[in-house]
Amino acid sequence: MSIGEAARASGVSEKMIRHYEAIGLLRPARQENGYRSYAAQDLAVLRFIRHARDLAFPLEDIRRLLALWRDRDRASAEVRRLALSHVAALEAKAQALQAMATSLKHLAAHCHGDDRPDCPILDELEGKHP
Amino acid sequence: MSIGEAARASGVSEKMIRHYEAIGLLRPARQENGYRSYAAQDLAVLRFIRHARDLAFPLEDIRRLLALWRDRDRASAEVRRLALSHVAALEAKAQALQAMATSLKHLAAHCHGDDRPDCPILDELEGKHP
DNA sequence: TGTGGGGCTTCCCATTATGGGAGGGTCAAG
DNA sequence: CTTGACCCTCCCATAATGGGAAGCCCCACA
Repeated sequence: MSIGEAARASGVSEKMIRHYEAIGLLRPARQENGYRSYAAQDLAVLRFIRHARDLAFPLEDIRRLLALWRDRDRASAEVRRLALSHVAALEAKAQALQAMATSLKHLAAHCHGDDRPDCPILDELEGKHP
Repeated sequence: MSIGEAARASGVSEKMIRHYEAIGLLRPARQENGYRSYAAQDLAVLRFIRHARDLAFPLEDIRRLLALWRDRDRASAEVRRLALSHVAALEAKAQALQAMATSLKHLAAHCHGDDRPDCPILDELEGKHP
């Protein structure tokens, strides 16, 4: 299976497939002409990566997850620990973003939003009312 | 005021102050010896930038906000529009992250997290139950 | 048999915001 | 005159992704 087919079958772009190979997540065989050749197992890895990326796991985490996945004797505790630590990171970031959104929404609520120039948003950014 | 003092006074690192200058957010005067010299207005700009960055405004937005800030005749509506569009982006990202966290938490809840190797988290990433 | 085109290869560059570090100049205090 | 604290510029790195160029491979079609 060529890289183009693998891309369509896995939902991972060709660019990214090559990149994942470059950083060692994947080692597809090569044909005589130098073209990459993807077997079923390679495709499974690509799908695994895509699902993990859909959950925003960083590639370094994915590298560890792949190692655990390949190791049939791993303790599920280790996977769980990795996942929960990622959950904590996701929630921390989500809450930080939501907090900023809420702050800014409050500021915008006090802004006339008309032709007049006075604007509490700019005032706040300026630090007028610290 | 030197860049070091400006950094301490504004809470923006020297590296970033130079960077903001490089991308044209700031034009500090220079002393005879080539050192940057920050006036009160420059400091105000740095503080403005920092506050905007604390709300995760991208630098391109900050460029526009600074222009609006400098323009005493701007319509507050424009500021408000920019702010609300940023709020939307923040909330979208926050919700996306939170959704991922929730999904992953559910998966982790079904994982024993002990010495046994079977793990619903890896099963899901693998796409065992699509 | 030649050519067109689609797919593949590698390599370089850009993105966003931030920082590390090298190599070297400036200046005041000791 | 040296030392040390600043400052300067320039290069590199991060994380993940994509754009694009230059060139090879191969098949189909005229």
